[in-house]
Amino acid sequence: MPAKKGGLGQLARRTFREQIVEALRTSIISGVLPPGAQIVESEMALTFGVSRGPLREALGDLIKEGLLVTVPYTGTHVVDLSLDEVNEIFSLRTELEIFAFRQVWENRDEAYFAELNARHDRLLASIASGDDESSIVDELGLHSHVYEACGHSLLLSVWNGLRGKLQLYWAAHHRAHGRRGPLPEGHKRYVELAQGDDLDAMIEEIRDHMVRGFSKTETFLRARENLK
Amino acid sequence: MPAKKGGLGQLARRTFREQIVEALRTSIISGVLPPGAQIVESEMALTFGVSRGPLREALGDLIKEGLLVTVPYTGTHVVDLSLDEVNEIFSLRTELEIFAFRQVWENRDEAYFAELNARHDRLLASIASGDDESSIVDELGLHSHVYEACGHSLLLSVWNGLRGKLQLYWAAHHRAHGRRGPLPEGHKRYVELAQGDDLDAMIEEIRDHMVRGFSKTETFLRARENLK
DNA sequence: CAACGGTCGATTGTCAACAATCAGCGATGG
DNA sequence: CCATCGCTGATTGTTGACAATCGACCGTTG
Repeated sequence: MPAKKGGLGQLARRTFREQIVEALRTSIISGVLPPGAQIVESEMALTFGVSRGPLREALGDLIKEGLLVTVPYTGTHVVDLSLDEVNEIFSLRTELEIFAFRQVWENRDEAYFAELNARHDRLLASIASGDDESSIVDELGLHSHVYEACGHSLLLSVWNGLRGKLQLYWAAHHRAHGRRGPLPEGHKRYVELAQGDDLDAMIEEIRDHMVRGFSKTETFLRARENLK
Repeated sequence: MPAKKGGLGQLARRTFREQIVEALRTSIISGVLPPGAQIVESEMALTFGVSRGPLREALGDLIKEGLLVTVPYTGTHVVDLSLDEVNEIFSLRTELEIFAFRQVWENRDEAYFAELNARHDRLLASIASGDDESSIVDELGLHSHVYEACGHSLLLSVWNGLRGKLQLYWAAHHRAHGRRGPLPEGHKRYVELAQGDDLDAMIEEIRDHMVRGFSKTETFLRARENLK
């Protein structure tokens, strides 16, 4: 009678599919599966110790999420984002984040400020520790805050869709060129303004922030293309 | 334009999954499967004459698309949108459509104007014919134009994600209260401004258009809730 | 020697059977 | 009376085998 239910501890009783999605997403973002790598269902099923059914569904999720692409009867590969696609992500993201701030602006409270600063501190700690990968995660986590706080669940889900691709691109990017995580002062003004009273200044900062982020990315990529 | 009929014979060589997705989406939107209806995999597989495997994957697509919801080991149902969710769709859509017009504004050409008017004419024809369902499709098709024309593929894919839910909601809505499709003059100003030179006026019209659309929807829904 | 056509291996698409899980209901015992 | 346990039917989760399709290789042929 080991029927231990509802334990407060972790019950890893999720469905295989979810576990596979999570594991695969981690593998893709961490670079174990680099952009362009082919995913063979039978092999992958073997490595995870499951059948092709659940694995296939997990792949389907990641395809919908935009981390994988597939051609019928031919093969499935990790996406290889082009500069144009990253540009689209940044430009759309700019609009979404401005919209999110507009939604939340009048409803900011103590809890909001506290969480914002907590996430910023976490980002600074990751940067200080030199862990490039968690710096990326924490940077995205900081930006996620406004989406979570604005109470617009649809907006949040769209952002989460972009977030994965962005993380993938940055991670692959940082691996390609030496470690170059976010700068410690990169979000100073962003966080300050997010707690201030000037919404227009905040909006301006978002646009600047995105333009800076994209041009930094662009510079790196152009350099790489010139090299090869 | 959507390549409807290829020059050569239509090769219906698509995979079952795609055909099922399309058929199911049609059934959901047309109301054959009303909001809240349960989808049983085994029954549905029998209906389509396929195995549960492909059907399951099709359901997965529609779940990702937001037309179905599922709870593990329990059941899958057609989504039943709340007023809040529709409000979110309208508010997000407003921002996206404004962004799309900003992107396309300086690149509009003769082909753009021609297609815009063609879609408007199609909408007017559907309304005149009294076919409520194709009026909805054509109204959404008119709005789709700017997303397709602006050259932002990511924005287009986000819009397509919203489009399905919107169509579902409107169709269910129009069935619940007598036929009340879009009005013939509803897009007159929209189409005129989209061909003019005043971007600010266009943006203002989009905001107005969405507010009108949502408040009309809201009025209907409140009325229904008061009745029951 | 270049274009054609068929064969072959690899990979995904599809199937039917089996196992795990859940919601509801009734028996049971306090 | 009612809270709990275990049973039962329904539904989804998972599996391994089989079929369809694609791309590349290679021999043939003009």
